[in-house]
Order: sequence, then C-alpha cells, then structure tokens
Amino acid sequence: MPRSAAQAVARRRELVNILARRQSLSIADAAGRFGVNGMTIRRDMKMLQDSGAVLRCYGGAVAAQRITFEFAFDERRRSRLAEKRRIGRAAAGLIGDGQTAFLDTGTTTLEVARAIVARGIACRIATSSLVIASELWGREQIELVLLGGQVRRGSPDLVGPGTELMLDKLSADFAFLGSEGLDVARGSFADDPLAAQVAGHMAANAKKTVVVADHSKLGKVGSVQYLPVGDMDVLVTDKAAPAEIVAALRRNKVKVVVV
Amino acid sequence: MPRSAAQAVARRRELVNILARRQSLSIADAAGRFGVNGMTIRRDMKMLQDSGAVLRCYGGAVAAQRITFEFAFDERRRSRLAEKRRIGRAAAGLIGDGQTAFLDTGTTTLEVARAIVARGIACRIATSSLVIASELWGREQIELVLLGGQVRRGSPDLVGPGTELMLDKLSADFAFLGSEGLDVARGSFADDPLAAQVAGHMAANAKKTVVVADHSKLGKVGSVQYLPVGDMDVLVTDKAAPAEIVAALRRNKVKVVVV
DNA sequence: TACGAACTGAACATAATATAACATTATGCC
DNA sequence: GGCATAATGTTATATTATGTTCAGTTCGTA
Repeated sequence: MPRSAAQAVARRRELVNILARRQSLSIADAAGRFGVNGMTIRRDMKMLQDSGAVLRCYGGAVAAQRITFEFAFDERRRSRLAEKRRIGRAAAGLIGDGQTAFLDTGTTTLEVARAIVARGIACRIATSSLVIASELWGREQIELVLLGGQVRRGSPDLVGPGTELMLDKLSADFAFLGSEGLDVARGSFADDPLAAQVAGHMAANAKKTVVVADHSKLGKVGSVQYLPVGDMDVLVTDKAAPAEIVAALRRNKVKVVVV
Repeated sequence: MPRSAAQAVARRRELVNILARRQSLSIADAAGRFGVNGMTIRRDMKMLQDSGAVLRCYGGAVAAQRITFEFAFDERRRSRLAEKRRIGRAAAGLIGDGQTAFLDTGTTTLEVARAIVARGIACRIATSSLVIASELWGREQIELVLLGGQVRRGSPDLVGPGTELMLDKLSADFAFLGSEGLDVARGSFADDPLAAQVAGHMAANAKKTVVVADHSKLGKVGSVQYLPVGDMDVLVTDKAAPAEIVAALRRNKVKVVVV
C-alpha cells in the first residue's frame, strides 16, 4: 500500500545523498530510517544502480564514484529497461574502434551510449543529448562532441537550426536514432518537429542509419516522420516485435536485429 | 467551480515555492493546503512539469533536479568566491530583459550566470560551458543556447572549430569573458589556445565585450592572448585591483567597474 | 567445510494513486 | 443577460508502490 506522502523519488534522492556523505548504507538501516519495508529499499537500490548512482552489495549499497545523475528520466527509463539494455548492447556492437557515431536523444540511445562505454570501444561520439553527454564525459576512450543549439525546456536536448548547422558540417559512420513510432509504410517518427529535424540531419550525414526501438514502438505512428523506411539501414529491436512488421521491413531491405 | 485564472497562477507559483524549500510535496497535502480537489493539483503539476519547474512522481512531485557536471573545479571555485560573486552581480546588471549574451567558461562567468538568474532577467544566453548550461537549464526566464563543439577532457567546456562556427552565426549584445591574466599593453589572456579562440570569437560577435576578472588576474599574463585592450569595452573587477592598472585601462577607453 | 542466520528475488495481494472522459460552474466578453 | 471558454469537480477504470511470503542464495564463523 503506497503511503500518501511517501514520495518514492524523494526517498531515492535522499538515499543518494546519504551515500554521498558516508561510504555505505545497509538495507536495514535505510528501511528503518524511512520507515519502509526492506524490499522497498532493495527496489530503490536496484533502480539507483541501474542509473549508475549507487553500487549495490550484499546487505546494502556503497556510493558510486560518479555523481552525475538525472531523475527526470527515471519513469520512462524504467519501462522496458531490460529490453533497451539488450538493444543498446547489440547496437553498440555495430561500431568499432576509431569510428564516429551520432547519438540521438532518448532512453534507448542512452543505453547505446552506456554499452559503448561498457565495451570499451574507442570512438568519437557526437550527440544532441546533454544526458548522454554527462554520461560520456570524462570517459578515457571517448572523444565527445556536443552538437550546439537551443536547449529544450522539458528535457535537456539540443534542437534547432544551430544543431542542424553543426550536423551538416560533420559526418559519421553511424547514426543511432531513437523512435517514437515506426510504421512500415511511413517510416520512423519523432514526438516533435524540432527533434525530428535533428534526427533527419543525423541520418543524412551518416553512412549507416540505425534505429533503436523496443517492440512497443513498432506499428505505431508518432507525430512527425523523420525517416522513410528506404533510408533506414538497420533496426535493432527486441524479441516481442511483431513478426509481420519485422518481415515487412526485411522485404524493404532493412536489416532487422532482434535481441 | 473555476476561481479566477489569477488564483490558479498564484497557486502554481506557490507550489513551485514550496517545492523549492522542501524536498517533496504530496498531492493530498497540496490539495488540502489550497482547498481544492486533487485533480486540480495534478493538472497544475503537469503544467509545471512541462515547463520544467517541478518533477512529478507517484503521489506528488519533487523539486526539479538539474543535470550536474561534477568535476575538480570546486576548489578553484571557492577561491575569492565573495569577490567573484560581487563581480558577477555587477556584470549581470549590464544586461537587460530581451537581450542576448555570450557566456565564456570559468568560475567568474559562472557567477555572472547565477546573478542573471537571481536578478530574474529574461534573456537569451549562449554559452560554451556545460557547467553554466547545467546551472541555467530549466530556468523559466532564460532561453539557453549551447554552442556546439568538442568537449574538453579536463573541464566540461566546448572548444574547437564547431564552437567557432556556431559563434560566427550568432550575435549578441554582450560577451562576458573570463580572464587568466590581463595586461594593459597586451590585453586579456586565456590559459590555452582553444579556449582563447572561443573567447575571441565571442568578442568578435558581440556588441559589447565585458571582461570579468578579480584583482589576482590584473597585471599578469597568461599563455594565449585573446583580446587586445582596444577591443575591451568593460572590465569588472574588485576593489583590490591595482590603481595604476585601473587608471591605465581607463586611459585606453576601457570602462572599469570596481566592486 | 559445514552450519545457521541473514539476505535476495520472484510472485502475489492490496491500497493508494493516476488517467481519461464527462459534468459542472464561475468568468469574461459581447 | 447570454454565450463561449476555461477552471474545477466527479466517476470509473487502469497503474503503481509497497507489503508479504517463500524458496533459494550468500555470508560469517565455528
């Protein structure tokens, strides 16, 4: 029974704060401190570990060295995290040392970024997402380029003519693009026109265009199309993807990777 | 029964205020506090989330958290903080509502950014510093533009041809530039060539160039000059600035503000 | 190495909350 | 005053966070 003023997010923030001050925190201590069941803390810690804020260990958690953290994405990020992670790993496998990639905004592309770090690939990444930038900044093997532009209010992403100007001066081996809806007839959709423009320019300036989207996006349409099926080289999606859509895409010469 | 629209606006403002003071606010608490239905608060929170002021979560909302770039900058930031803060306040006083400013990298320019927020100036800011961007992101009255470019390893700043390309497409009323050394004969210095290039382009594309530097920088030279004294419109510095340097700058038509 | 205690994760139950659609009522404007 | 509009309330249905139990695992220790 969710308590009225429990505020799970606030509790998780406080957990991170406590862990920033002292080295470690036990489940029992945390549970007592917040007056909740240990299972709740365990679930919190799992989430916090997923977003890189803490490191779990038997009986509790210890502080992670990286403090960089963004809660705004938690809700979205939680949904289908496992699928997105698998998708991210598979997509990251496409890129090799010394290559260059564009990384679009979104939770799935964030997982691509993490997988690139985890695989230790030495490459150059140009991104329009400040969340991805904060994730990649300081990584030894990553040469990070941030596309300029206007910073959106709702989410920290770059959009607008400045972003597009810069994209048109760059070229990359891969563009990893998220999707808010993918239709066989009409291609891939973004959720707003500005973001669609950016994604379109990424695709135009990359040798290979890779769309990463979990199964929930397939067969849906979003608000603005940014990529026709003909310009899509690869789609990475998960096993729950509808077979007929996968087959139709393959007939259209899209390489579909199912993980 | 709709109360006046003014009341709704006031309520939302108050919700933001409450969340600025305490960590979280539950729907039930807020509804009781204002004597309205929970659904009304939910709708308020949705609006506030869309404008980036708060972050909704199950059962209520928490204060919007911004992305933070953690780095070794903190120690430098603390030195002469009081002077830098005064300098920042004075510099921010130059810019008015509706104007545009470039903000260079550095601890003093960070204080300019904070002072602009504190004064509630509604303006557009274009910056090459991710620290300043993370400070300004989500502020209601600030239109934030991030210059693109390569992200430096040591500190999260943008440099390189991409940054300069973008600067040359923009123009601003003011360029607020930091300094690592300021010599009357040779002008203002940066600590490395890439940063100097960026600062130089900012100055070139702004109507007024404002250098912000505490007294410890005056009379010193840095490694790379980016601005001759003839192109400097204003210097904001603190009271401990050597009188002869101030006088010499004024003879060169630089407006020197001492705080 | 073997033992017990502590911990974990999955699955389920449940209460609180969210959402969406519709109803209601003030308000501003002509 | 009457009408369109916007703000708010209401209700039914869908989600979500949390608690609970239990089988399996890990840890410290004898």
